[in-house]
Amino acid sequence: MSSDTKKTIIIVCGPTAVGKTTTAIQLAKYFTTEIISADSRQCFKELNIGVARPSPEELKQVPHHFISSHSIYDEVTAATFEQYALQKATELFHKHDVVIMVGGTGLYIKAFTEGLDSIPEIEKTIREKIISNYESKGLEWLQKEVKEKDPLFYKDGEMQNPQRMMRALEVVEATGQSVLSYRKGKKVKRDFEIIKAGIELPGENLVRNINTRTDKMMEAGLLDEVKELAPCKKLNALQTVGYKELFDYIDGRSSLQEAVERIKTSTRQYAKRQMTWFKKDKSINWFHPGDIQGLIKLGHQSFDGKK
RNA sequence: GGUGCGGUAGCUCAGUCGGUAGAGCAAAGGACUGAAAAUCCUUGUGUCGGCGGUUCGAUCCCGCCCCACACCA
Repeated sequence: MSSDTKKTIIIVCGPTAVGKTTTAIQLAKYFTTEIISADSRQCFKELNIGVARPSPEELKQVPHHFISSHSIYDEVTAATFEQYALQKATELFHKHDVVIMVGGTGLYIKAFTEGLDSIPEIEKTIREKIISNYESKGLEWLQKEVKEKDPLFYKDGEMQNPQRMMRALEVVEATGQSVLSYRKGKKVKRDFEIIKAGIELPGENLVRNINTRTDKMMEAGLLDEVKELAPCKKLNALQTVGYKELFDYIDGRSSLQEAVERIKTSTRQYAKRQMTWFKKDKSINWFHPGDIQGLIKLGHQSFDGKK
């Protein structure tokens, strides 16, 4: 550690619609610092209402990073985020002792705090070929392919999960080695202090927030936003709650009312998946959304203690 | 009022040629290192509308009743 003041990042995480945004802004204002978002969808400038981005007023109060910073046509992955956030954090630590990170994308937070094992970059054409083969030949083809080319993965891997299998395939095809051989799982030690604060809410309250937020998004014109994006609906960035359901409506696969209901349940299911991810992380300290004092105290504990 | 079609898991429905029942969705739990708001795994006892009858045995057959829908009056 080169500096005599230990730098600290406070990570505010938790399920969607708990109130992370507001909480993080209050924290950032208290520490007069800036925010790095850890959200895999708010980084896309073309996505707006449906991703519950902080409002323009909120963005004015505290500088945000990884918000509207990329395009849906860019390839953004956990590795992109790791690199981006690490660089941004280093930069911000020149000006601030504390930096805030907020977001609900568990994998991105993990990539930032622990690092990803380095795996060679794979040519886009390889992946494209695999995807198109999978789309025309189906799961059985994929399973057969993986069994032949990556027996290691076949043995322990998830042989019902097309995304993981396609990843395995592209890695063996490009490098001749199993993905598993690259996944060392070793955690990188960052040269700054990391504090994690989870925000949680009783189930019923979260559901209520999700429902009212969805209704507000519809009132704010989500449908028009989605209509404009319809030509891009195949992009990964648009495999997103609030968008895919409305594409179904636009394409005549459901009524508007059904689509809105679907958005609400998809959001609930997403929140649940987030909670399973975060609950497993024992280094997270849990707070209720209004408990700014608790968060400030937590921030000071580590921050002052390391001076 | 008459006729027809239904009433089975929270919802939509399948099924049992009579031996007390199963899918999808939802829900719950879980996994997850380059698509992660994605992807995947596990979990299905419910007066089979009510009351009687036939039967060794009925959710399934018969009768009556209640409810919903459609058509005819």
